[in-house]
This record gives sequence, structure tokens and C-alpha cells, in this order.
Amino acid sequence: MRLTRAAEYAVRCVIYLSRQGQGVLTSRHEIARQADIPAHFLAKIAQDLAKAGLVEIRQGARGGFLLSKNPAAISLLEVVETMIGEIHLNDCVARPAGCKISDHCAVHRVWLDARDQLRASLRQVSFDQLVTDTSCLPSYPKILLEPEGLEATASTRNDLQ
Amino acid sequence: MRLTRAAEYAVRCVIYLSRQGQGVLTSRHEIARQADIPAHFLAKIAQDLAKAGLVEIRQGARGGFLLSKNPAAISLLEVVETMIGEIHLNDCVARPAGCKISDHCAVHRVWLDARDQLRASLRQVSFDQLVTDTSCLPSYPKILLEPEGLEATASTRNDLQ
DNA sequence: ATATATGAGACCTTATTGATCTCATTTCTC
DNA sequence: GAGAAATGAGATCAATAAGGTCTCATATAT
Repeated sequence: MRLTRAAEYAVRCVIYLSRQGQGVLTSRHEIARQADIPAHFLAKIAQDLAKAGLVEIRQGARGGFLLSKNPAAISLLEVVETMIGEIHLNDCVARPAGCKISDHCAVHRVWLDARDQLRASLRQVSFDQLVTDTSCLPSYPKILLEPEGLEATASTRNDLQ
Repeated sequence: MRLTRAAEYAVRCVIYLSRQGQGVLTSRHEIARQADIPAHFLAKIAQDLAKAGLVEIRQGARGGFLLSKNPAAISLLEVVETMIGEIHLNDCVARPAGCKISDHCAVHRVWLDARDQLRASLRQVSFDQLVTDTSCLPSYPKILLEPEGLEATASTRNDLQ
């Protein structure tokens, strides 16, 4: 088990969408900018989240992503496991078929228990809990950035200084 | 956090040495054969275990490894973290300095709690508990194998059939 | 019809893992 | 002291996965 960058991005994405509210359409580029996620990478992540039924994707002009479920009904575990697969802590737990003695193995049982405990912890946390607090996004409420793809002019850069 | 192959090997190695008993010298090749660990790989692993004070390495002819501590005094957490470093579940937890808002981040706290719980679980398990049960070694009590480097003759092979 | 947005997946770079190999060093035995 | 037997230390290498980018296809608003 390893929390990949993609999984961290997914969590940030869902937090951002949770703040927007269930059913509120938000463009990929807005999410990418605000949650500091590479835009193309976010596209892949959103596809996984959509397959899992967590978000809905709207194509075409003025398209984007929106949350399909209530933030209170989405657990941290769901989002994480959507990205990295079911959590396991070692290969033996992941591939019991390959471990002939896993049923009788004390080490195996320890890892199994630890894994169950970890999953339970993450299952208890839902995204309505995560939006109410200051969380892993650069700022909240969101700040206004320059339009995407437009290089800041000298004057606007000066404005920021 | 990810349990690497090296960490699994280390656990098996320490289990094997725990069965031998604290202070009982065992050659690297015997451990490698019995616990099914690549011998050269085991050398590196043992170096890490020695640095951590878990095993002692005897060089020279009739050298090998031996357990420096009582199996009851060695936790699964010790061995695992010796091999993979202190357990963390994501980068944010591992590098709080790089996360400006980690103190106030709800997600961060969740991971931190989960990590503490996981570490506590592994800390509770000591190797005296692991040797008493059938565990992640091919067989126990150990079987007699041919001397290392010597191909089994047809007759010895037949003896095993 | 066109501009704007995402879909899907190929592709590339980099880091890590797992493993091997070589030479140096240590120690036992004679 | 010499030589055999064992490990030390680290360079090296192949395989895998992660992280990210890019391109072309597709869908939709106007």
C-alpha cells in the first residue's frame, strides 16, 4: 500500500468539489488551478473517480466535473481506494493465493488486522468533515487567478508585487 | 509507506533467528536457504539489521548472524521500520515541513492518526509471539537440505522422494 | 459550423525496487 | 603465517511503477 500522488490529488479534487457542493459543475481547469493539480493528470484522475461513481463528467464546451454524491456520503477510503486499489500493506495480504500458508501465518494475521484497522479509520472520515476545516488546498475561499493559458503581463505581475 | 520485499525478508530472517534462539550463530547461507531469501540480498538486509542493533554479524570462517536481543524484546515495528524507515502513509505526513498548512489540515490529521494506529499495532507484536505459531517460513521444524553449492546427486534426490 | 471543453490512451522520463556481482576484509584452521 | 571460508561494502544492472505530458478523438454550447 502506498498513497500515490494521484490519490492525494484525487482527495484534493473531491474536497474542492465538495466545497462547491453536490451537483455544481466546475471546469477541470478551475479545479486544476485551485487545487494545484496538473490539468492533464487531473483528467486521468477524474476518469477513475467517474468510473467509481463519485463524480460526473460533462463533456463539451462549458463542460467539467461535478460531484455525484453528497459529500457526507463519500468516505476518504472510497476516494483513496478508487485511485490505488484496495488497500493492502504487503504482498502476502494482497495475494493470499500465492502464500500457501497464509491461513496459519502469524505475521500474515498481524498485517491483516492492521490493514482492517487502517481501512476502518479511513472509512469513518467523510468529505463533509473535511470541507468544514482548513484543508489541503492552497486557500479557502478560493483566490482569483489569471485566466488559464494567458501569460501575466508586466502590469499584472506588478500588481501582484 | 510500502512494505518492500527487503522488509518481508528481514521479518523472515528475524523469525528464523528467533527460532534459533538469542545468541545462536547461524550462517548467512543457512538462513538464506531456509527462509528462502537471496543470499546476497540477505547480506545487505543483515547490515541494516546490525546497524539497528537487532542482530550481530560475525565475520570470517564459520561466521554468520545472531540475534542481539531477546525475541520478546523485538517488535515487528522495529524490524519493519529498520528496513523501510519510519512508517508514513503519505508524503504530507512524511514531510510536514513541505506542507505549509499541515497543522490545520483535516486530511493531514486523519493520516497522522491512522499512521499512529498502524505503528501501535505493529509495535505490540514481538517475535516471541511469531515463532510460536506456524509462520512465514517454508517449514518448521527446519528440513535438512543439501550442502550449499553442491548439486544433489541422483541418489540423494531419490532419498527425498 | 466553430470554438471550447473533456475522453482515452500512447508515450516518455525518472525514481525505486529487487537482485547480482566484485573485490576487500575478517577469522578459523592448520 | 598461509590459505580457506565466510561476510562487508558498495557498484551495477534490469524490471517495474509512478508522475507527468501529449495527441487525436469526441462531445457540446453558441
